[in-house]
Amino acid sequence: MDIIRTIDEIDHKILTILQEKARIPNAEVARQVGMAPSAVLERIRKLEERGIIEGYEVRLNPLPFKQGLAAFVLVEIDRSRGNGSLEQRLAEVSGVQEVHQIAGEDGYLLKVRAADPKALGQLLRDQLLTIPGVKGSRTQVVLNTVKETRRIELE
Amino acid sequence: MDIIRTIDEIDHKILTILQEKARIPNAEVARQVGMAPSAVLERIRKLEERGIIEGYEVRLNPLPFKQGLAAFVLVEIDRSRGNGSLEQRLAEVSGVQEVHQIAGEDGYLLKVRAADPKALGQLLRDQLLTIPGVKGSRTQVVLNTVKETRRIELE
DNA sequence: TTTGAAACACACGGATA
DNA sequence: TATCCGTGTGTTTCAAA
Repeated sequence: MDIIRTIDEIDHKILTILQEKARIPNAEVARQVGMAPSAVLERIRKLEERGIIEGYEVRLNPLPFKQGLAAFVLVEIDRSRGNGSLEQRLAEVSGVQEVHQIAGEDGYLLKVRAADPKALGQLLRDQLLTIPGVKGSRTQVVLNTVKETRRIELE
Repeated sequence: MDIIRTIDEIDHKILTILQEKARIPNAEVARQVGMAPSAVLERIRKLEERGIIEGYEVRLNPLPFKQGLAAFVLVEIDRSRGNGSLEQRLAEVSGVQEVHQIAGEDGYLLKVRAADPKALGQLLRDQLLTIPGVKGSRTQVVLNTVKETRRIELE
């Protein structure tokens, strides 16, 4: 299944508009690209089918939900053991937003959210370090987030 | 301006639905929470006004756009110099999706996307390390992303 | 691409508490 | 004062022509 195929200029334009503001009405997109709404709708559908558009997300302020503290946690694992469902277990820990396997270390880099340092500490101690196969961790706490987007440059 | 105030059970339900699939029609949300569409619309508006909903994003597959490689870059900065616009300049580098000031090091943690290791190397050498005030960097390349979401648990 | 019917968005007003 | 609902008007969706 080749996802790539041709992303032509019009698709490009549509995606640029959607990256700007995902909840814009289809007719408005059509106006901006100078096409009929139905044609644009069909293109968006196909972009979804082809896996180029993976979904639409609401961006919530983490503060009201007591998730204001972010941290990056490097989890060192014990390769000698059968890893098995380790990745899955890391991903399931509450507050874990991202799990990346990284090069150069036997481990994973996690992006985690918690209420405050104390809650983060508990999370690490009680939920992460208790997972079989986890040897240890190193945590970098975020003091301030300057930029946080998932926007990509459409080359 | 207190953002928090009361997030009641219905708000909670609405946000859960929107986190699942942000592009669902308002009328459908109304059906699921068992309220009139106009009332639901008003609630969503207020959640936006209160800054609880920050926006809506499309999630794109980075591969078709040659941004398949992700990396986390720890940028060490020289505190002795006037920092000035350093944060801004880091945020503006192409491929940089996130910029976090972190505790325990004089530096920033960046999430970066590039086409491949070569492109990442060029980015670091030509765009990041040339910024005044940047002393050095340590890069962790992502081999595989197990989980990547910005969803938060609504307590 | 156009078109038309059904579904939807959204502002307004009234009811409720 | 705040939140609810119903209605009316204009818009959007979506599939068939």
